Amino acid sequence: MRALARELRTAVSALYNHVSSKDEVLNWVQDDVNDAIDTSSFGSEPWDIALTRWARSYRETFAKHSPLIPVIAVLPIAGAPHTLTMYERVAEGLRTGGWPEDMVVDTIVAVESFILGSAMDASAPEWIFDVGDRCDLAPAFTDAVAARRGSGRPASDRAFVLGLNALITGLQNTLKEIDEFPNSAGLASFGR
Amino acid sequence: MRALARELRTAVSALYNHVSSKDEVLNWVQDDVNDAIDTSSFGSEPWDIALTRWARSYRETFAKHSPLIPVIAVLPIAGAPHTLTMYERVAEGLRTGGWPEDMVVDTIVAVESFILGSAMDASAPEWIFDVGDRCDLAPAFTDAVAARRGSGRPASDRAFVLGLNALITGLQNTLKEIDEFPNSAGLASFGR
DNA sequence: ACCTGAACACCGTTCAAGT
DNA sequence: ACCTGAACACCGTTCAAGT
Repeated sequence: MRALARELRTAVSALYNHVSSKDEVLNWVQDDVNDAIDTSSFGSEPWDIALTRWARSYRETFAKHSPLIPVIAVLPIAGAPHTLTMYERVAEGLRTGGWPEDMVVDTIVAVESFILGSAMDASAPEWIFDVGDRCDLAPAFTDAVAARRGSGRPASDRAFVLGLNALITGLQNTLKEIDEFPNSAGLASFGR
Repeated sequence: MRALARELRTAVSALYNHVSSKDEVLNWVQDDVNDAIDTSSFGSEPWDIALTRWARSYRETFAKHSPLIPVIAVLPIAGAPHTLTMYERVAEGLRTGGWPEDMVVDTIVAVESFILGSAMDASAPEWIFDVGDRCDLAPAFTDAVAARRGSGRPASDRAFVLGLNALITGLQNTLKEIDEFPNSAGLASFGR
């Protein structure tokens, strides 16, 4: 709040004439950041392609604003029009793509959880998995960390692409099973 | 630090004789919390079953300690022996399960990203997706939110199970493709 | 070697006093 | 209606002074 006041050339206390708390400011910021996420593929592309594009744009946007991640993850969406519009496009895209209505939100939340977790990971230092001393405690892991080193792009990008491909493939599979055995749709979404 | 000092019945400044910063304390806490995560299925079960059990235990543990999530997500693991031991068990389980060594860490990171994202989501209020006024901006989404209401267990649990099933199914698929076409392993992990 | 209390440079928020 | 400066109740961390 002090930094914001400085930028606006006012006293900190003056802010509270326009805003009821820092949380309200963050809500506005969240809505502004969410507006930068690309949802243009929904409507023109199949749901799985569009969801992949959305996920990449979403992660990229929040990797640039990592301190916001734990905040927006628990922030109610009421009163954030751009955020609402984003979810509307995704929900409409999934519905049109054949997803049953009672699974649309769960699908969005699942993909979003992966995205936000990946965006946090992207803001971690590259050497986060360096074992240091105590290689003795984790020989197989130490080897695995060494084996993935030096392959061009950042490690977190590789993990994201691997996971996103797997997640989308798995979701395609879930949807196909629902279409083939409509009565066991509940089972597919609930697990054992 | 002040709360910790109170609990230990000392002055806050006395803590700094035993610890160099709050971050070091959090590193210890992280290691202690990670020790509660169940990795016992690795070794006795196939990698996909074990990974599923691990993921459930991991999410449950950190859903109970949500303020730690953004911290541990970027905390280096050096000097955290229990954390190292956990990763060792998972890495060893994936290697034994047939995963190529240079994909083990990426697979762990991908699943972990989903877990931590889901644990954050689990600590959000249940009404996070209530649209409030402005239903006009998101009719399809509003319907989807209504459609998933009132189905027993918490919404975040359903999204987690749906996503975890999809993710593991997708990873099984990725591994199968690698076994069938070993030379395109790079493609499978890198995406297009 | 370890403790203590005071101090420093920060926070978000409130409030009486101004215009 | 909106601003100002002082104040409140917090932070993590440092440091001179003690034992």
